[in-house]
Formats: sequence, structure tokens, C-alpha cells
Amino acid sequence: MHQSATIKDVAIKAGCGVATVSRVLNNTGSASPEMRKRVAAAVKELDFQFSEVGRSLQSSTTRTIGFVVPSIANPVYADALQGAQEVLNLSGYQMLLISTNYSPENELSAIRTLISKQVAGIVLTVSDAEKSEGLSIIRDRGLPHCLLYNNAPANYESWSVDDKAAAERVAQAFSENLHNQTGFLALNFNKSDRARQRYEGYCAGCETRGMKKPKLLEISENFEDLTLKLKQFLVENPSITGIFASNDFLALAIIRSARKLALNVPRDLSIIGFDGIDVGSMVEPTLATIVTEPKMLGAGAGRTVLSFINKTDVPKPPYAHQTFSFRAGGSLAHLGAESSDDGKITPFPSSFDPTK
Amino acid sequence: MHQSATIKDVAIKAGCGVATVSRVLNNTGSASPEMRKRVAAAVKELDFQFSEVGRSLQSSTTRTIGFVVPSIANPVYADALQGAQEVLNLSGYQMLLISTNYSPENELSAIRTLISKQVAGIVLTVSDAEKSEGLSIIRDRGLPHCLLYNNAPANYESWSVDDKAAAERVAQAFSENLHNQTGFLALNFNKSDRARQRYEGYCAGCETRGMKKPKLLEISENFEDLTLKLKQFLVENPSITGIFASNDFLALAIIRSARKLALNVPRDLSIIGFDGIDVGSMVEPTLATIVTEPKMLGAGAGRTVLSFINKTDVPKPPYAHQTFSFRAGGSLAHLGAESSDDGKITPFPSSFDPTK
DNA sequence: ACCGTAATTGGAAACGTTTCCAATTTAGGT
DNA sequence: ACCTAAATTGGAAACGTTTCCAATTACGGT
Repeated sequence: MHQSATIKDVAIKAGCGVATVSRVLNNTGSASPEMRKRVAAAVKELDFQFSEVGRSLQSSTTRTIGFVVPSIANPVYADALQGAQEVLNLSGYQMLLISTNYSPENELSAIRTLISKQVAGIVLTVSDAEKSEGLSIIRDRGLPHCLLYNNAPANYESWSVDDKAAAERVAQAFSENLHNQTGFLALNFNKSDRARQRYEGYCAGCETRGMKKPKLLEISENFEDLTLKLKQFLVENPSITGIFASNDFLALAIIRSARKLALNVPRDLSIIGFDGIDVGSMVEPTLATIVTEPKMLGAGAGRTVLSFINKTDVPKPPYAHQTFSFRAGGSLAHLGAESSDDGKITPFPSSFDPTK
Repeated sequence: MHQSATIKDVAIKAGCGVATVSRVLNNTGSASPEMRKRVAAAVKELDFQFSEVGRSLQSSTTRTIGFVVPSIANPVYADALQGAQEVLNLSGYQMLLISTNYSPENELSAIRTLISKQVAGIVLTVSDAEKSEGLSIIRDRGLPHCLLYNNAPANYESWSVDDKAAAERVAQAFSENLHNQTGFLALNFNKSDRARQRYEGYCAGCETRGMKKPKLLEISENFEDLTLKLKQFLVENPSITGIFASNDFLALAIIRSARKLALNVPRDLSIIGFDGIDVGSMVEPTLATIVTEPKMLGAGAGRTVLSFINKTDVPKPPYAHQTFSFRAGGSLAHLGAESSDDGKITPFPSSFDPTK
């Protein structure tokens, strides 16, 4: 349990000045072969490593990117982080991660913390990109940054699913299968602008296609009373034939609840989810859903921030309609005709590989 | 886009020395009300925030804990990280996160990076705790640390599932339901000591209960050829009635493959998983599995490191047999008798709440 | 008014780097 | 041998803090 050796210790052991050690180790400036050898020996003997803290103070920059996300446990963000992580690793950057637990109040303090830790850039998901105070602080400081899963206000970079367009696509899917009255299921709405965007887009899509305005089914944190809620919901709105769940977990949960109510999915009730998690295609019936690529988005946001830092070309996010795709599944029934699954699968546009 | 103000700027604007600003802002030492007011005004005007880098250099410690995990995308680790995150937040610590992408070679460099960034402690999952070089470096430096999801070598702290005991419990479940010849399904084995521990424990459990030695079904990264592999496996081992999958995703995937082979789960083939992910109880049939509490483990590991740092009492991890529980499910059939689901559910021992 | 004590304040050193600059050494060319 | 230019080296300042310590100021009691 020894204290870490400093460059001074190395200098003493190698019998030279600290400046020389620094030059040798960083390969900047010249040094005699003899000197290099002595320094190398000292480093080895002391198991010396630079202190990034000292370095950062001097260079006033850290090789660290800050990340602010609502939750790490949500696989959408977890996957995005993994994608970003892989990109950062290649450039020798590390990830300083803060989860706000979906509480907007934590955003600002998270951002302040990251700033005081002098991160070189920030990737963040905020609850409301239009009026986020933290976001404008970042902007004011001129800190390299990129939004993730927030539709970007003007002049902001963002890698995100186009929630509205995706929700419209869901409306299209219901419409093509002759559904008319559907519901929209969301975990408390106010938490994020994403659920709201999806609802908006979904309503717009339904209207465009001459469907009835979707009924909103909002539930709270725990799924416990979901079955009861669903029952009430269907009693109050008996004409509903399908439900758009704002994420795949909700979709699976609602399918379970339907099953408990002795409803057959999709015969009695069709379900479409959102996110495209893998298990969706492992269950029976398979889940019709919007497929997204969280890893790609996270990697893209990471690359964007790095490009700001290195002043290289900023990568272009995919076009809105390329940020998602619809995956058909057994949970969506065709009304009228009896074939409920036409097996049609829209492949995800694979033109993007943001890891390189 | 202005450079960050420093304590010096504040001192100038407030018309005092830097020492005074430091004292006022940290509430250490005395200061006149008048002075406090001036400093506060200057801070506000300049939007001043301390640079953690300067602070860390002076105090030679950061309020940052390093985390090394195989993958962020794996929900087990994601959940653990979320749990740890919540604990750290309460203590004002941040999380510096590195994912090794399951490659043991990355472990050492990750650890070195964290050390050079001067983290105050490290939580880590290594591929082989017994002979990890990085781990001994940490130990040598006397850096506060705690293992996560590694069974601890002597004198190491660790929060982990007792893989062996859990796997034995699976053997018990199969045995109680009169299965005799079963299989063990793993994603490439050599990746982690966890899969190996489970296999070992499972073999031991089967032997104890007089079952035949389980057959190993090992698959590679992508699940693509899983159905074919399963078919071959069952042809070669026709007496197999059940498969223990080393994680729930594999379990769901193998169920899907079985379905593709026109096998009924659980009638023709019983499946037990590992991890206890939520969706396991949303699918039909529900997945019999070992339930673990990744969030609790992550939080515990975080608390352990914090307690080392603060020199407070080190929290005790749960006893081995309390690190998991068995959850009955429809995917496990009782052979012989016809009732395939006795509805028995072993609740998770809830005595641990490491968040507080 | 005066003294002693307590409160308030600022200068300066230290933390571990990098880098400028000047000083010293080396080598090369006559 | 000597001069010049190039290579090598180390001292010191700077980055933004905290904290020790000494100096100054205020206050209370006589």
C-alpha cells in the first residue's frame, strides 16, 4: 500500500530533472538514448503512471466525456451507453456517467457536476430539450455536446429516434390492418417529452388515416394494477381493437394483463410496442413493434462530441425516417380477413455504422 | 462562450484574497457577513463553480468511483450499475465507467486508466478473480475496491450471486419434477468464470440427486444457428427432458427454437433460466428461473467501496443462499403426473435493502 | 483608554503536470 | 584547435485549489 510515485520521484531515481522525464515519457522534445534508458528503468521500478489530475490541471482538459441519462436500467439507454462506450474507447476517452432517475430536477445538478469535473464534452438526454436550463449552460460555456433521444431544437446536434414519425408509422400499421379505434398506453406522461411526442405523432397519424382519436391509458410507476386498469379501460371504450404501448415492456405487460382477462392477443386485442427489444421476437405471439437502434444512436452521439473536440467533421445523424423501422409481429391482427400475420418484415436500414 | 471563472477571478471581483473565497465557499474558517455577501455576489455574477480538477490535485482524491464491467448492454450489469449509481449519488460521488466488452485483455488497461484518473475506489467484475493482474495492482495500491459478480477469493470483498449454489438449486428443481437427463446451455464458456461456476454447480447438484450428468450445449455469439444446434443436440441425446440455460435470454431463445422445431414447452422440453429478468414472467409459458437482484448487488458493492473510503463499517453481503431464489414457472413440467404447474413460488428473501 | 483575546484576512506553499527558455554539452566543419 | 549550430538538459512558472501561518482588525472587560 504505497503512495503513487510522481514524476518527481522518477526524476530523482533517474537522476535528472522532471522536465526530462516528461519529455521522454511523452516523446516530445529530444533526449539521449542513455537518458531514455534511465527513465524507463525508473518508471518500471516505481511502477509509475502519470496522474491525469495533474495533467488535466495543466492542460485544462480531461479525456472524459460526461453522460446524463434518465436511467441505466432502461435497456434503451444501456444499449446507447454501450455503443458510445465503444466509440470513446477507441479514442482513449472515458465515460463519466450520471443517471437522473427520470427526475428533471437532477438534470441541472448533474450537468453542473460534470462541468466542475471539467469533462471535455457532454452527451445528454433531458426531459425537455426546449427549455432545459442545463442545456443552455452547456451552450453558454461552449462545451462540446450532443443530445441523445431528444428531438433537437434548432442549432443543436442530436441523435434520436423521430418519435412522431415512428408513432405515425404505428398508426399506419393499425390502419392497414383495418383498426379504427385504438388506445395509447404510456407510463406517466409528464416524465419525458418522448412519450408526449409519440402520443402527438400517433394522434396525427390516426387523424390522417381517418381513424378515431386514440384513447389515452396512463399508468403509474408500478405495473401492479395494470390488469385492473386495462379492464376498466376496455369497459369504458368497448370499441377498442388495438393498443399502442409506448415501449416494449409496457407492451409485454399489457399482453400479460390481457391474457389474465382471458383476452386473446391478437384476436381480441392487437398490440404494437416501441423500441424493438430482442425478446419481442422471442415471445409468442411475436411483438409487432417499432425497431430502433439504441447502440447506433449512442455511438453517433459519442462520435459527434468527439468530432467537436477534435474539430473534425461532425457526423450526420440518420434522416428522420431512417431512425426506426416497423417490425411486423403476431401481436397485430388483420381485422376482417382471417390471416392475421402476413409475415412482412421491414428491415432496418443498415447504411449506418457509427462505430467507424 | 467564456472560459470558466476561477477562484482568483472571484477574489478580484470581491476584492479579497483567494483564501477568503475558499473559506467562504467551503464554510471553513470564519468570515465577516459583509465579506460573505461580496463573495456571494461575485460568484453569482461570474457563475463560478469550483474546478474539481484543482481540488483533486490539492486533496489528492476525487469524488469518483471507477466501475469495470464486461458490458453495459447486459441488463444484469446495467441494473447493477443503476443500483450503484443511486447509492453513489446520495454520497455525492460520480461513476467513471469502463466496459471491457467481455475481453479480459481490456481489464488491465481499464484499471490502469482508472488509477491514473485517481478514482477514490473501484467496483469491478473481472473474468477470473483468482488470477487477475489488475486486481492485484489495486490491492497493492491500497485502493478501496469491491468485486461484483465474482465469487470472492479470500480477503476480498464481493457482492455476487452464488452461482454454484444457484445452479444446484436448478438441479433440485429438475429433480423434484422427476427429470433425469438434462442439458446445460451456455454462451461461449471461456468468457467468464460465471458460466463455468454454474456448470460446475449444476453437475454437482445433478450428481447429488442421482441424475445423469448434464450434456453441455455451447453456442457462439449469434443465436442464428441455435435452432439447428438444438435439433442436433436433441437427436444426439434423445433422453433429454429439460435444459438449464445459463441466462434468461438464452432461455427465451431456446424456447423459441423449440417452438420452431414444433416442440411444446414444457410438455416436450422443460426450460429453466437464470437471472430472473422481468419479461420472464410476462411471457407464456412463464419462465422458471433463478431470480437474482442485480440492483441490490450493485448498490451493495457501491456501499462497500464508500465505506472503505469513509472508514465506516463495511456492509455485509447476503449469505450465499440468499443471493438468489428459485421462481417456478410454466416452462418447467412435472414428469409423470399431469399437473405441470404447482404454482409454488419461492419469494426472494427481502431482508436486504442496501440502498439505505 | 488600554490590553488581551478572538475574529477576520491574505500571502504563500503545495499538489503533479507541461512547457518556455536559458544554459550546458555535443558534434561538425574548417 | 576553434567556432557555430544543434542537441540535450533542468529551472521555473503556470494551471486551480486548500490550508498553514502570520498579520491585521475588532471586541469585551477592566
